[in-house]
Amino acid sequence: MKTIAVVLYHGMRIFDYSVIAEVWGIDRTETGLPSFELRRCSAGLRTVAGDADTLIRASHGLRGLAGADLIVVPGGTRATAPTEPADQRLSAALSSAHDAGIPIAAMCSGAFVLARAGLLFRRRATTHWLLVAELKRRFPDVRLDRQSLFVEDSGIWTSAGTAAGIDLCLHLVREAHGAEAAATIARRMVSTPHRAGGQRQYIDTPVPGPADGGPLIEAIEWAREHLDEPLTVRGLAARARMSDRTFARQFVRLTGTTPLQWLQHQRIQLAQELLEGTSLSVESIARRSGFGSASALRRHFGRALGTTPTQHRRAFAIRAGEALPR
DNA sequence: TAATACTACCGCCACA
DNA sequence: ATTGTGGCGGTAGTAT
Repeated sequence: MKTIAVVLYHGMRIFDYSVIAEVWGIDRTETGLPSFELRRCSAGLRTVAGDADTLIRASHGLRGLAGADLIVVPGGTRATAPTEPADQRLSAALSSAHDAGIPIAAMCSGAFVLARAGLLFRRRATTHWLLVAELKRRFPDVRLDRQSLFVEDSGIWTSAGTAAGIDLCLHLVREAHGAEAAATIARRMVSTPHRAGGQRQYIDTPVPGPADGGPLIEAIEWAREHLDEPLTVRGLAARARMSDRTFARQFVRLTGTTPLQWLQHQRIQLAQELLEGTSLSVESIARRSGFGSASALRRHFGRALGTTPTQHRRAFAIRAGEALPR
């Protein structure tokens, strides 16, 4: 494994990209590690916008995927979004790479990118635990494995969350170059020692909750699918069969935010997807994303993203393969 | 923009 | 003894 191709796409998580860059993008030959070429491949875009206001410069187009020894797909805030035009070329490139026998690994929500390419069809796979329900709904033929940090099937790897993505990358290094190489990188990353994929998530994964989905996770998954309805924290607590107080506490422990903040974030994200992927009016997007009115949407949008819905749409509803503005 | 009425959050505490 | 629960009330935040 010497040439690694990372797939860049709009909305990708910069954290995941950083992990990949940390593992394969740094020359560590002086510590006895093999040298890697890290190709940053995107669908015709020279520069791709990640989350947190970042831009990553591509080094290759999708042709860079061919001939790689490994392809890695980071997760992304909008990995779960409805198909974008640029996707089809990405899907095609990924499946021909797979046909050519190149292993492909997806971190967290990157699994959705693979699923859209048809690569998870009837295969064992996993994804971020919060998105498992959605993956199952959208791609019922995927054979979900809720218990593993990461899963491999026919050369396709998927991982269960942010931390699990790191484990997956290290595992791939370990497979190709041995435990010592993986340990060296892990040490340099100040990461935890290697965790095997088959481990149940709740044994030692710090963030995610029980893999079999407690009532809290069910409530969260339910909320994600009913964002268009008026939701209250109290209502969600009832759904989780807990008192308000306990629900709020567990929620913070599990997600790192409070229920309302999380809810608003989910709604903003949904509105973003709809603005980018559809031509619905702002008013109806507001309703579908659970902001009762366009003005409420605008207010939240402004506060969360510093723009208006219409501006956002103009900036991001990009045509296939066009460079991003600025 | 202001007033209001409502909701969420969180520390505290008693209890299991 | 430690850990989780859930009720209460003040304050901060949200909705219209």
